[in-house]
Amino acid sequence: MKQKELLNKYLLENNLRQTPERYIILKHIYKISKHFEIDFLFNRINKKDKISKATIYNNLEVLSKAGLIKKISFNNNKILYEKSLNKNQHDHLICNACGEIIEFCDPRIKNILDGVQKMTNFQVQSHELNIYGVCQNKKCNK
Amino acid sequence: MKQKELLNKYLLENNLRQTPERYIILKHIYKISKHFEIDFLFNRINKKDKISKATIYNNLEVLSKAGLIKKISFNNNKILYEKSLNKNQHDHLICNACGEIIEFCDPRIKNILDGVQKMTNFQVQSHELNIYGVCQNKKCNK
DNA sequence: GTTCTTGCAAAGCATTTGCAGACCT
DNA sequence: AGGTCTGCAAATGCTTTGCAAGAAC
Repeated sequence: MKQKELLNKYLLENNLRQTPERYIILKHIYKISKHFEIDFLFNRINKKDKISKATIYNNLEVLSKAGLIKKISFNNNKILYEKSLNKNQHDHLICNACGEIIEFCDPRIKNILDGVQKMTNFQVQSHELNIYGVCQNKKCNK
Repeated sequence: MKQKELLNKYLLENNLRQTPERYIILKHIYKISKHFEIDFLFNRINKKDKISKATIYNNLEVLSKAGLIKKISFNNNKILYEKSLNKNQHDHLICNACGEIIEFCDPRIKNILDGVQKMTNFQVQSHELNIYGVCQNKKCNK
């Protein structure tokens, strides 16, 4: 369980405490295969364990800083999270018809990021590329 | 004033009314050179004219559908708008230190969009690419 | 023992909604 | 005249905050 070790390391280095809640939240997140909303995570956790929303909000912040999860924001005001460990760099296609979110990889995005850094002296740390359109689902192509 | 004609056209085609508020809002937006928050627009408008926030919210939606403005959403939960007429296709660099938002163009993004469409049968309609990092400002590079 | 964390309830903030009156067409 | 739009205030929904009790160190 590499993510647990990483959380441990981050907590130690930052003088944060190893509370059971933090590990429970991390465990649940790493069981979810896709992007998730906070409410979805909250409900999942509270089927078995009991953790308040305030604590979940607090710790999503911690996990985010630790590099264990990533926040994704979309034009429709939805905010999602996803685990970020052992994930390939990827971006998202969002279907305007059905709302489906599809991951995709394109190595050329790397070239653009490198180009930006060279041309503008802007030190790139992260990025998000969201592509909106209509997916290949039949329902969406009427 | 091309934007006014376009709004006119859109309103007629969609059986929406040509209220003074709609033209006032549009006029103010097209005086703003950068991205803006709703509150900024609200305050600007209400120095001279009087338009309620509800009406502004309603009509940002209308203008957005008419293709006259574009909504941009960032990881920090901020939502900005910008006028979209006569603007080159561009994306955004966001400085994590000072919050500055810089526009940039890279023609290669087009290749990625085309590639997505060919590879996945996803019909691309729009996109947003946000690059986060540290800008070249001295204050941000201590 | 000290400090951080949790959890509850309350507060905050941006956006949406309901509705009466006003205004386009 | 008839339906739409505006503006106010209230409602909503998501997130943050304050604080007392509990837990980690």
